[in-house]
Amino acid sequence: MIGAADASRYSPDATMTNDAESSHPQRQPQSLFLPSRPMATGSQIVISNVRRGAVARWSSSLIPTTREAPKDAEVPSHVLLHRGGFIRPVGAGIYDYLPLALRVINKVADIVREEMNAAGASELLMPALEPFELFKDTKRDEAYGDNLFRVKDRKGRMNALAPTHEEVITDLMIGCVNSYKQLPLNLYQVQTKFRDEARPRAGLLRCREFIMKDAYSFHATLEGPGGLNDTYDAMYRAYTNIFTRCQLDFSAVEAESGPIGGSASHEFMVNCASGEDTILKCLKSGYAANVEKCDVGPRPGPSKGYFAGEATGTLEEHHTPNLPGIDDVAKFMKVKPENMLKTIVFKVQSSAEDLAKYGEEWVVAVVRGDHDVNEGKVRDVSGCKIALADVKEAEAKGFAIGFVSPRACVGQKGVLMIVDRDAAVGFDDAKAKSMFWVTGGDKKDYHVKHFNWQRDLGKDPLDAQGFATDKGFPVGGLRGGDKDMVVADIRNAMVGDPSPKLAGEKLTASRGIEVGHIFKLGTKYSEAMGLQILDEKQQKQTVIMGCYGIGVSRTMAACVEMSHDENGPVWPNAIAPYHVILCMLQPADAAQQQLCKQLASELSAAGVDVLIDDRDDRPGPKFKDADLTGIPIRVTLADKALAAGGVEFKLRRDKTGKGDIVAVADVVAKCVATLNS
RNA sequence: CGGGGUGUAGCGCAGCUUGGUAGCGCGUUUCGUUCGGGACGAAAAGGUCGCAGGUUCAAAUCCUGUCACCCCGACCA
Repeated sequence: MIGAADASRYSPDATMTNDAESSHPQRQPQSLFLPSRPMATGSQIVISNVRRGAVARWSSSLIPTTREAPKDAEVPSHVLLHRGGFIRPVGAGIYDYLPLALRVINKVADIVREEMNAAGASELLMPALEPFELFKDTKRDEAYGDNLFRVKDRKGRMNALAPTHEEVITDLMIGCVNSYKQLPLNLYQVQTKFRDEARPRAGLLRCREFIMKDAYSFHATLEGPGGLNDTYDAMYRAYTNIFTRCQLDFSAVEAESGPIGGSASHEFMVNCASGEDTILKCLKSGYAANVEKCDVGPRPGPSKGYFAGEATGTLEEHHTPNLPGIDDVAKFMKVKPENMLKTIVFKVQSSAEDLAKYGEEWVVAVVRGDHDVNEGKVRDVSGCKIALADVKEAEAKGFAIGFVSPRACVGQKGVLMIVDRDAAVGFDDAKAKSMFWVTGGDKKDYHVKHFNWQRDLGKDPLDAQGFATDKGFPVGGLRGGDKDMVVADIRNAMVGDPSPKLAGEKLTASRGIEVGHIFKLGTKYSEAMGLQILDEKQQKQTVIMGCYGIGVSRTMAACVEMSHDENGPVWPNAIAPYHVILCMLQPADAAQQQLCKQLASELSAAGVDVLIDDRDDRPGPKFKDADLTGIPIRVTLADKALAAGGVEFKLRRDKTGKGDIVAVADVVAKCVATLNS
């Protein structure tokens, strides 16, 4: 997608103007062949609005390709970006962006800017360094914890290296905006962010310092023109445009809003098998969500009712030492994980007030061994803020962490047990026979076999009436409720579950890398920090906010994960560092130099970015290096073909070693046509 | 934060068990021969062996401490 219509901020005269170069003995003398510096004609400044491509020479750039990558580089994007001379490590999770990488990043950022501007947002730039007090109001110093970089200045004051800018921009707005007439506003920046990740890994995919576009919107209303929903939808469209224009294969999925708070959120994920996040999709309805958020469609309950089923044998205790995981225990006990019950203990995070009123409270979640508990769903069903219980605390309460069974909850005060629908059964409908469970033995290093809900729980499980099959079930045994046990959907969705959007459809799974995330923040920050405006009735009103992020440097890495082969990245045209690499096999040959200049000039005039490989090296290494740059088109100038008036034209994505011989007169048109197709 | 591992030339590694002049491959420089998918020959430059203590006549090697980096997990806009 290039061409004259594609206005660009690259200054066309940024290359080939190094006067000192001609005196450098190692370099080819060269002339300026881009007469494009804005020139004064009379009193008028003429500025071209046609995009000219950049032209650069390998010999005067820094593109340090290597045959081998550092041994700690494991994922493809890390290995290939290093080998291709895009990045170099500086420290753990900190990288230099070398010229090629910066060109990719700038191309992504330019697309981001164009689409953000088109969607009505304005760019600004906030500092990376913030006084620590700003984080105190919103308590995010605690929420971020050790992930927040702290910097002490010479006066002993604490500062933060910003992981994100909600506080700074909200503070800014407090000083600038006080009327509904000034809203809505949507402000963004492209800036370096800092997070002291516990474990930086995978090269650019999880760094401690990275480049991000973050946008924040401010509204007087939720609905209607200028409301948050309006801007949120505009951002959704802008993001779709951005990643489409970057020519990435991506999915927009529903997501949990996470610790940043807020009510609705979508993630934009680059699809690739090596991604860290799992996405569940209903292919027919188009519904997609991340595992944490994904809903499960309606399912029939067990045919004989919850918990119903005959015991299959006497309760046997087995000694199971040194088996850390469910799978290990299952193997040892000779059962499948789906025949095991996993019992997870959460502690209710009570306010001091609630603690005085209700005492310590716990929520125990029971799911099948092959399922994962979804903390968000447990939170919603219990109606309480919860966190995974501290092992020592839980053990003091009588839970043998690692070996807990549902029986441990019976008769305990302030404990709500939530049993997942798939765990609350005693009869296997598929096999048409009663089933048994393996559960913890409620003491260290013991598990039991043949657990039966009705026989072995120590109480009638059918007390768990009024099954909480939906979110928002009133609090059970906690806070004065009359149930201490409920059945509900509390596990992560998984492959094969019914689609929540379309009856009869099943969910499929795929992997992705998160590159964008949009949130409806609501009033979390404006309320905490006191951002208010006067509305048309002269009433004070708390401003409604949204925020919208794109990992720019991560997008570059994700693109390589999505599109590469063993020889290097394969960039899409839209964000390739250059579009064409002109590979001179006899760089000392005067005729070849002349032709190279001519082609570069013509390509540049057509808006094509050109890298000239003018190094005096053998063909083999030059071709390997060309592949490592991932530049979409390689045009090779070599004596034999040239004698017949031809050059070689080869696409990076084509596997074959050799390209086609094209007449010199046609090659520029062919490049442009290929790039625009 | 828990478990595991690694620090020796720009990169990849050997040497350490059993202390005795610091090596190999790639890359780099020079010369020559090559020249369409990471060439060949000859010569050369380049390391206070992560750092600090200790043991010893002598430490890359043994001991103690420390720092850095990586992997798995926990965590995670």
